Formats: sequence, C-alpha cells, structure tokens
Amino acid sequence: MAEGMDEKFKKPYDPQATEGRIYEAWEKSGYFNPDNLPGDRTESFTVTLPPPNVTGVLHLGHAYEDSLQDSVVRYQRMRGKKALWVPGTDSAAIATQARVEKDIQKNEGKNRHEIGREELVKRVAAFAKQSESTILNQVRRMGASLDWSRYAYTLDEPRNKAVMTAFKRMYDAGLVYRGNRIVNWDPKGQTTISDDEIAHEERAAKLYTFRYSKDFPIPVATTRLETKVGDVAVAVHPDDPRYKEFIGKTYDVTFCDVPLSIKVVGDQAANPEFGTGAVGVTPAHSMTDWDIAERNNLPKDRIVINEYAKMTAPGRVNGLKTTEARETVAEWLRAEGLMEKEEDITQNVSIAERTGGIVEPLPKLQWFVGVDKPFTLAHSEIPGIESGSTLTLKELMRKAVEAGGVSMPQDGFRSAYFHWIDNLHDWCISRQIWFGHRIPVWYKGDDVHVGEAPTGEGWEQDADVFDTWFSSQLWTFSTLGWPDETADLKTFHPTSFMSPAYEILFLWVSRMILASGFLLGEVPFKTVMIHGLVRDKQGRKFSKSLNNGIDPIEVIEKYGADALRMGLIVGTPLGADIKFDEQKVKAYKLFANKLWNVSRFIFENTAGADVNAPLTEADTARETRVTEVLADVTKDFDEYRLYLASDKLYHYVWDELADKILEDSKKIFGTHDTPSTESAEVIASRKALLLQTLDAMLRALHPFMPFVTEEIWQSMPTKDADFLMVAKWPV
RNA sequence: GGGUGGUUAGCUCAGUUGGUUAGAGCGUUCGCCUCACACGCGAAAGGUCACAGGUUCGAAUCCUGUACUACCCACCA
Repeated sequence: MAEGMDEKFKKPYDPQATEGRIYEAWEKSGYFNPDNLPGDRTESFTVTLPPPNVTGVLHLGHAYEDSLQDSVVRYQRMRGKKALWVPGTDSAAIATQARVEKDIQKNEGKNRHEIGREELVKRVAAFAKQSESTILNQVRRMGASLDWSRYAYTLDEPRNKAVMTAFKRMYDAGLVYRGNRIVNWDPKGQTTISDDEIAHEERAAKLYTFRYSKDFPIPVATTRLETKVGDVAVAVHPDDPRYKEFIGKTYDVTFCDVPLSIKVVGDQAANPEFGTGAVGVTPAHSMTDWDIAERNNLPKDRIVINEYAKMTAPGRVNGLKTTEARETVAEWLRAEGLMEKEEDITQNVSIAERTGGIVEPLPKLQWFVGVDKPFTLAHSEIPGIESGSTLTLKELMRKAVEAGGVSMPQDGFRSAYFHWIDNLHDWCISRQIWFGHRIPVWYKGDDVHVGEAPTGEGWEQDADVFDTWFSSQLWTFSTLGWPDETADLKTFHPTSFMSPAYEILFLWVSRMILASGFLLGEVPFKTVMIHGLVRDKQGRKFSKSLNNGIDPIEVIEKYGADALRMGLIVGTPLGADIKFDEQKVKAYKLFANKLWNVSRFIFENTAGADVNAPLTEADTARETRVTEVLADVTKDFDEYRLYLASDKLYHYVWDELADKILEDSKKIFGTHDTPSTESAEVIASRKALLLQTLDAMLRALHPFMPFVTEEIWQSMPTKDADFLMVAKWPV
C-alpha cells in the first residue's frame, strides 16, 4: 500500500469528499457504456430507467428506484454481462404544461390562449430543459451507473419519430380510430383523460328522489339533479313488477323550464334494489347512461353541460355552475311539490389525478385505441403467441404474462394486472393540450390523412396531442433506436428487468406490453418486479400540501449515497411500502465507516503479505463460511431478493469479519505488549484469509454501496481491474 | 360491492420451501477513549409473533374463520 493511502484511512470515511470524485472517474472510464466494457461479454442485460418527469426534482421514490436498479445493473455487470441501463426523462405533458401555465398566470396574468400555442410550447420546453439538468444531476448523486451516451427524452426527435410510426401502424391495422364517444373530461385541465388517470374520492352527497311532473308515474332517485334537464329516458329493470306496464311509453314534461320527452325503457343496468329502482337516463353526461342509450336506441346528443362545467340548458339553470344548478333544480322541485325525498349519502366522485378537477363525462370526437379489435400479429417471439395468429390487444397483454414471456413473480400484482385487463375499455389517446407529440392526422373536408404532413393546400392538422403514456409505452425500444433496425435494438431488446412503482402498473407496464407486442412481436422486458412507495414516518404519501417532503440530496449530504441506498433497500421486500426512517440511513453510514476501519486494520496488518498463502484448517473453515455467504447472496440477487442479500452482507462484515475474525487476528498477530506466539505459517494464513475475505466483501457489497467499496478497492493489493465496478463477481 | 396486502420488541421492519432458546436497526439501562473504528467495544432489559380454531412429532411460517388496517378496482344512479 502506498504511503499516501495510509493517511486516508486514519480518518473516518468521508462520503462527501469521496462520492463526487468517484462518480466522475467512473463516467470518465466509459464503463457505463456496455460497448466499452472489458473482457469478452456476449450476454446482454438491459434495464430501462422509468423516466422521471422533467417537472420536478428527485424525491425519495426516485432514490429508491435508482438504488434498486443500479444494484441489479452493477451486479450483472460484475457477472460479465453486457450491462446497459438506459437513462431518460419524461415530458409529462399535462403536468408540465399545467405547471408553466400556472407560473405565467401568476407572473404575467395571462392564460394560454393569450400566449398562443407556439409561444407556450416554447416556454414549456425551456422550463423542461432546465428542470431536466437538475434531476439528472441528482440521479448522478445516487451513484446510478447509467449510460449517459444513450440518454433519451420522450419529446426528442428520435422518440417523436417512434411515436408517429407507432400511431401510423396502429391506424393502418385498424387499432386506432376516431370516434364520437363519451369521454372523461377534466374541466380544470380542459382536456380529456383516460380511465386510469382518474382517482375516486368519497364525498358527502344528497340523494334526491323526485318526479319529472305531477303525472309522471315513476319516481326517480339521483345525486346529480342538474343533469336531469338532459334526460331522455327512465330505465327500469325489465322484470320489475312495479314499472313493467310503463315500459315503452313516452311522457312529455316541462322540467325546470326545460321541455323533456322521457321514454320509459327496460334495461338490465337498473337495479330494483337501489333508490326507487328507476334511473333517469342522461346519455351525454354519464358513462352508464350512454351505454343504456346505446342499447335502447335513445338520442345521445342532448348536451346540457359544457367544457367549463356550466349549464347550457335553457331556462333558469342556464349559465350556472353544475353545483349551483343542482340547488336551483332542487328548489324548483320543492316548490312544485315534486321532491319526494332528500337523503344524505356518501358517494364516490371522480377526480382528475393531475389537476384535482371533478371529471365531467362528455361526448367528444376523440382518438381511441381499440383493445377488443382483432388483428393479425405477423411476427411474434412472445411465448404463447404464434406468428400469424389473430388476437386482440387485450388478449395480447394477457397472454404475454400468462405464458411467462413477461415474468411477474409477485402474485398479487399479477392478478391485479389480469383484473385490470378484464375491465379495460378503449383507450382515449388524444389530449386537448399543446405540449406533447401532436397527432399526425390532417383533415381537408371529409378527407383524412395520417402520417407525414401532406402536400397541397387546405390541410389542417389535428389540434390535439397524444396522451403522454402513448409515447411512454414505446420507451423500452424507442430508446434503442426503433423504428430503425439498430444494432442496439437487436442486442438489448427485449430488456431484462423493469422495476416500476405499483402506481404505474396499469398506466405504463401494461401499455409497454401492448406496444412492444404489437409493434415488435416481442415482450418489452422479461421480468418485472413492482416496488412499493416511499412514505413518511407516519406512512403518509409525500405531498406538497402536507409539506412532509424529504430531499434525498440533503440525506446524501448528511450520510452519503451509499448509506441512503442501503437504508432504502435493506429489509424492504419488493412491493412493500417504506416508511422512511432517517435513523436507518444513519446506521448504514456507520456501516460504511465500519467497513472502512476493517479495511484499515487489514491494510495495516498485511503489508506485503502473500494473498495466496496456504490456509490453516481453521482459516479454511472461515473461508468456507465466506463462500457460503456469497453463494447465498448470489442466489438472492438472481431472484431479486436484494433486501436479504444486502442484509446478509452487512451482518457478515460486522458480526463475523469485524467482531470475530479481526479480534481473533489480533491474538494471532500479537501486540506491542504481547508478541505473537504463532508460527509463520499461521500468520501468513491469516493474512491471506483477511485479504481474500475483504476482497470478496468489497465485490459483493459493491452493487449496494458502490462508492465506499470502490474507494477501498483502489487501495487493495488484490486489485485486478482498474475499477471495482468492472471487477468480477466473487463467485 | 369486488380484490390484494399488512397485523412479530417502545419505534421502523426482517424472518425465502414449517425444524434447535423468534432476529436487526434505532431507542432504553449498565460498564468501557482496550494500539481498526467512541461514526466504536462489551453486557443487559424488552415479544402469549392481532384473535379463535384446525393440520402436524413440530407453526410466526400451512388451512378455516374473526377483528383491525392500508391500498387497488368498480357505470348502483
């Protein structure tokens, strides 16, 4: 060991002075890029980073995700794989645009229409750019061994090409269509959203029971009185003896100043047990009612609420907000003596997740992905699906997991996935915002052109952009150059491992399977391990309103990235939520220091020793024990039990190597007061054992604690690679 | 309404296919600056493994039920 190295170990381990320097050296080495890795590597191992949104800064959820994936990638790299971890960021269309619009409104008092489409998109892009560099630097602080040369952004040129190509192919296959259907409208965000972007919130509501007029034979119960001015029918169960005789009859009434023509229809959707057993049917403003109207040939164009959730029906409700109109209608009913009952109930309200707006179902002309439409998959490498077979996207998504092409070892999540597929409706992919991939469709009169911009006069492009998940679904292969048939695509796809939070199992994971299946005939990844959420100490989600956020960078500055990584990984089975505990991180900071001091002891006592000296019987037993631990840890790694692997290494190093072997070694080596009485062979054996064991532990711990292990490695006499990062796994 | 998890020491959690006195970190108590480490060492206290049954030679671990709790899904207005 060089003299200068000695000094370093005489002080406690200092992550702050070490981590930045090490990361820089790694980056400079080029080893994050699998093309530069030493040795003969044939098998690839690919992970795609779930791209963080460019809106924000790194939070503990990212930190956890980065820790897990980096550990897996580092392990596979050390196992001799062509390891690739692809970095990227997500434009997060709605979220980002909303954020910038809010800023502009606040600082300049202007809305997006006053700013204009072109200018707004420019501003949003500028914001995204700035936010991007912040978050990428934070990801580096975690020690993430991402191949920055393959960095991708969901809105960059290559990804745009991928999105356009994907849409065109799906259009040509008849899997996307434009249709006038009832969609989830977010009045706050002024856009449609998909079913999966809706959250349900329980709220107190009133259930009103009323009649449309004095001579209307059936009382009806509803919570949304204001929509009743848009009713076209009353649905009752076909077998309900109370109402059977009225089915087929039509009644003309004037309801709260609005003339209505209400037909009584028999439909299975009406539940005789609930309310009065009769449903007022408002096709334009309720998903259920839309379906009832479809089944019973009722008019669906009676729109009484607009995009701003204001009443467009004539009479006294005109121009009111829906909530105001509700009370207006209630007053009218009471005055007319038509209100029969008012009850307090709790009700699930649909909320737009991104904006918090109350979702208003509205009929709209939108683009959809048809999930029940059969198509022929010409080429398939997906287990369970043969080339040339005909199936629907739903079936494709199901089979890819069912037959094991995508392994989803967590039973709970797998059954949730299947359940989601079974309830899946066509996916609305057009959004009425400006920041995102613009839909590549042009209209001229009745002519529709899909694909590249058409030549000639008079064509007008669709004003909408794609749902952000429409581009995200291509992520595992758009990042590798698709639609071009690149070498990367051939080498690294399907990817090996994906580890997203359970929050985006449906939004993202399922759609990647859809897209990769349809467009490539491949699965996007072979194994998906869903991880849980990081919560605060009380188990609450981190949120701005609670102001309980914890900045991972601050944690890193206090304890080091290695400690944070261990604190998040150890003892957290995949899929379980973490209640973040700073004390736990602190414990692993102490562990890094322990490892540091173990190294110091070993360096001080083994100078010039022969690493391969023959071992005594006792030391052979110690060595066997190390081999056992390593075998165990390797198995855990292969089965993605990182939470156990890390824990076992921690305990081996502390409880056995430090507490037992080092203490025992002091006796063997002797001290100033009590010189050694052991033979030269015994001493040589012990020195070899110490070096071998430390060497093995540094290698095995490296995926979890890359910085401190790398720093010690640089002083190791057993060093056989310029960086521990590319050294061999010790099994 | 349907589904999926969780319930183990004061706190946060492990315990991989059932097998000797149930573990860790933090916290608590006591003693130590012992020439790797006080970012440390040694020792100690602390648990009827939610509850009730069952299977088994043996159960925190498997089965049945109950309670509480968290989350997901759902067009009962």
